[in-house]
Amino acid sequence: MTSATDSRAHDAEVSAALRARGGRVTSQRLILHRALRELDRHATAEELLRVASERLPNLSLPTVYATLELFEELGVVRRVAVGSGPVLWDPRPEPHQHFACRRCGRILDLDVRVRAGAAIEAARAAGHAPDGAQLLVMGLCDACSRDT
Amino acid sequence: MTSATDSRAHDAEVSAALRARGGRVTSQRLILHRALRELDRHATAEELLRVASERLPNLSLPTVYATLELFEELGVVRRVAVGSGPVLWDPRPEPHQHFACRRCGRILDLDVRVRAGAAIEAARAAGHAPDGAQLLVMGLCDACSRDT
DNA sequence: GTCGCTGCAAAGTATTTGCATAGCC
DNA sequence: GGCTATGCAAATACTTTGCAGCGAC
Repeated sequence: MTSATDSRAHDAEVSAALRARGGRVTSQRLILHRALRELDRHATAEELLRVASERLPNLSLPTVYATLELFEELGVVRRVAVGSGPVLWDPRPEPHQHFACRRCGRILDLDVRVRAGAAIEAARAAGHAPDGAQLLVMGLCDACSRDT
Repeated sequence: MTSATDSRAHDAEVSAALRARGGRVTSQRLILHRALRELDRHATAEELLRVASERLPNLSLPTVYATLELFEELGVVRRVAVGSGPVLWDPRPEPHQHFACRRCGRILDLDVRVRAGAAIEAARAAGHAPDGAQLLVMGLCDACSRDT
């Protein structure tokens, strides 16, 4: 559960991160950040617009996209692309991976850590500067595999 | 290098897979399969259309999409989604992972195996029927990290 | 001959861009 | 006050759908 105290503490956190980047602290950004934290699950840009619009009615989709990209850079959200349907934005801070159902398209969390060290090391050895990794497991979900 | 003999052998392979699925063996499918194998790297649907069109001028984009999806089901290609830009289709049969540059958007191969067993096991434990997994490492590529 | 596959055109969805204004620092 | 961020509208990029005709089996 997210309390008002938590919100304020997290506001301060993002604000600091934004300023450190030379960015500005706007109500759009703070409200999107809260919406993301309170949802606590991957959401599309449209979903976030809907939720955040309740608090800031004129919020626009381009702003949502721009803000999400900024947050990604700040490490506040992770972009999760599946290949069918829109990109998802995941605010969960704990390391976890995703499962994508090939039939119904649902994306589900897998609460498991994966040793991606070898892959990150390989990237570094190839001269790149990796800053994150994510695993996507695919197949049929619980429900879809039952009514094949 | 791909010889004419290889092509014929691989044609037979896909043909068998297609028939086993109850699908038909069409020139579009065979030519797309060859184009994929000969490229031997991830390509977009448009790129494949361009390459394959040289041999089959009336080939259409909807057919390319449909065929790639079919091939994915047959295990001939892997869908690689990055979240910016179009989906890539990867024909490389050897297990490998990908690196995506956040700045220039390039997707590069990492020739490394990852132990995804734990994640696949977690998916199965949650009741799903996983059939594959892929790791995406992100960051700045070789070139982009140099001219920051 | 049947039924799945294809091509064409069109629609649909997701995301980005251009530009004038608002508002943080 | 300067310069970034926003909102609006429009454009673009990618992918899917509908349907009539062709061709594999």
